[in-house]
Amino acid sequence: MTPRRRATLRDIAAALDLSVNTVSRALAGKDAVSEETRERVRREADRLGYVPNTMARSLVLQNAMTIGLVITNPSNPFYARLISAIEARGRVHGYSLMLMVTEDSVDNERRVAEELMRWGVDGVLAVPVQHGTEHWERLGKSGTPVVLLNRDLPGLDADLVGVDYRDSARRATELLVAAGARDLYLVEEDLDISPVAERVRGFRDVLAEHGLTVGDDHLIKVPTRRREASSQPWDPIDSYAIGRDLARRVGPGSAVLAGNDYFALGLYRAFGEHGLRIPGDVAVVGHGDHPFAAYLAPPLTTVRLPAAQVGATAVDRLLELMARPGARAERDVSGSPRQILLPAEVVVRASTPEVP
Amino acid sequence: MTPRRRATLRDIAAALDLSVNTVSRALAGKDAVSEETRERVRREADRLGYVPNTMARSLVLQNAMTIGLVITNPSNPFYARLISAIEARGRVHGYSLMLMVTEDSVDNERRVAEELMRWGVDGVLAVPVQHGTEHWERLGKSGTPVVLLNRDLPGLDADLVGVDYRDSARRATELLVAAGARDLYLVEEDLDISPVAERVRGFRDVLAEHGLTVGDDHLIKVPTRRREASSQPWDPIDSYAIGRDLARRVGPGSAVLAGNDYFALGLYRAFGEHGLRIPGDVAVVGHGDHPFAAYLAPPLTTVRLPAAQVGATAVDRLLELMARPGARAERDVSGSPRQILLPAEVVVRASTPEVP
DNA sequence: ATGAAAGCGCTAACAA
DNA sequence: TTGTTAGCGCTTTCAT
Repeated sequence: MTPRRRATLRDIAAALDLSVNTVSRALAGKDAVSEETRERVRREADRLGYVPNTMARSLVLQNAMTIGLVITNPSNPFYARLISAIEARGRVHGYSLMLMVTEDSVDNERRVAEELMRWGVDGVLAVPVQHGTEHWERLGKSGTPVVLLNRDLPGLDADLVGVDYRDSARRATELLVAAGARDLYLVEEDLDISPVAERVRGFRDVLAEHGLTVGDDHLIKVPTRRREASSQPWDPIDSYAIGRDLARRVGPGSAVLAGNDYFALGLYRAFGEHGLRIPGDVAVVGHGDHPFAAYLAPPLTTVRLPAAQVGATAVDRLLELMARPGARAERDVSGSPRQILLPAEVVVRASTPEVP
Repeated sequence: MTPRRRATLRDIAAALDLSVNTVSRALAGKDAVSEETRERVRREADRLGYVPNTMARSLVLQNAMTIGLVITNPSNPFYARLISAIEARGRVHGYSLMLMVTEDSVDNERRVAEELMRWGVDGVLAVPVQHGTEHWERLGKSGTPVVLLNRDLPGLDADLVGVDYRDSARRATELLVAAGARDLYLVEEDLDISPVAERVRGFRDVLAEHGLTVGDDHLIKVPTRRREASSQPWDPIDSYAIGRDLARRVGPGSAVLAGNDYFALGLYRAFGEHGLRIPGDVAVVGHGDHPFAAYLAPPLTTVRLPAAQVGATAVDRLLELMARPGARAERDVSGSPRQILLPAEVVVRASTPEVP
């Protein structure tokens, strides 16, 4: 009942009339201890409910056994899955997770980077807010490896583990073109962040290959609305307005590639209200393969993101950097940091016409 | 470039020919330091890029400035929002978050509880897996307050901050009855977890009041499928099969209350395929108000959960317990732990008939 | 096989 | 105002 003080090595040592040192070694499984002593120590530790103090241990060992995870918004389903994957992989290697949420604010990001330095985490995995690299640079210089997640941060010399969005957009666009689309649109949020920029490239690549190049009015930016903290990452309403405009422009042969499934959903509604048929009048492809995608009417063709693999790979890469500080030097001939982009898969459902 | 050792108080002291202690006080803003010295210390700290070592500080202060957050699955959108809210509120008070994911496994939960003890976190917020209370009891006994999130854990003497699901189910059911429903169904996942049990109670309360009591065949349990880690929490497919069965049983006057919006979505499809009209042939109410809910056809009537408030309240309650270990004693007359259940709001949309 | 001593980086008495 | 000493709980030399 009385929340008494945690038992320490000293308590065990005192009870057994041993030195703290011996107890430490006994519990740590080192050899220089007689089996008999070890047993006694174990039993006493048990009796006292001894739990090792990780902080004390970390202090002397100079390793925190902790990974800092910096996420812009856990309500983004892709990031939620990333969190799970990273936590799981981290734990396998004995690492705990210090989670920081930035809500896409650079100020927050600076604060959390500082906080992670104070904790002396062994490494950092971060979905970076765009703009502002100095805080990550400080971390890197202080010997804490940083691996970027999902988004690249131009100007920062750090590795990246993410999704090959250029390829995913390319494949989605190819699917659309193969299915007969000739008038293609891309609906995205912030054109500045790297995944979006990559998708734009992939989209354009394919159009160019087919001589379908489109004007900038076909690259539609969904206005970023400022939302309360802990809110949903996107809301279909953001793209709904876009969809209403688009509805007047499209017709058979039109297709739109949306940066995420929520956007696609907003388009669905706008198109539906305008009497347009999907995919007859306009084809739609999403991004993310959220659980609802397969259940829309019609079921949404979308891009499935390899969240689990990205998370696991990022942890592995981080552990590599932590183990061999020199590893950062093994960069490509270009001298740029290492980028590991995992392939995404297009899941063909009924919002795109069948490919002849 | 060379990841040199972090600067410490000692480095500053040496450079300035002061004692470590003085430097500490200068930086901590204590009074017993001349303004001039303080300035010099500040400057040198800056020059050296000094960052305080939180672990060392925590070790002597005997507080970790850390809250342990134990979540079953971050991909559950409600939990994702909880994470954001908790992180934000925690940071306001200077606390960092150690995040642990259990994937609803008791084994994992035991491991993470142990891990949190080792870290000596100041308090724990946990969505408990059902069954198994000893690890939480150990934490509590060792002086670390535990506050349960969302789910109650019978048999454990701990506070709970969650949602008043009994009330939300009651209000949703009342809406249905007022709209003319006479044949009501409840579709839920695991009837053992407390939120579900509460919803069952609320559902039954209202039916009883209206003399509409239904048999157990109206309480439908969606089979829990085992899924890979970092997967989605639910999948509409789980309820789709249920929906196909239900489709044969329902007709005008029928209504189903689903434990979450994904279930509702699965029902939508099954009903649609069977030629049933929502809400004409069967009304549907969901739970969670996920971003897609408003965009379904028809837009889904559902229950909006107060995630941000639950998170903030939980942190506040935890801080209270941390500050005054005696606070746990202030329980209701019943002698049971304190339960703070926040009200949820029914968002009426078009999947329920208009109330006359 | 065990113990003594030192130290990780910091703060908190207590002296000077 | 500043310095000295001690100690948080642990691990790691180095003796014994």
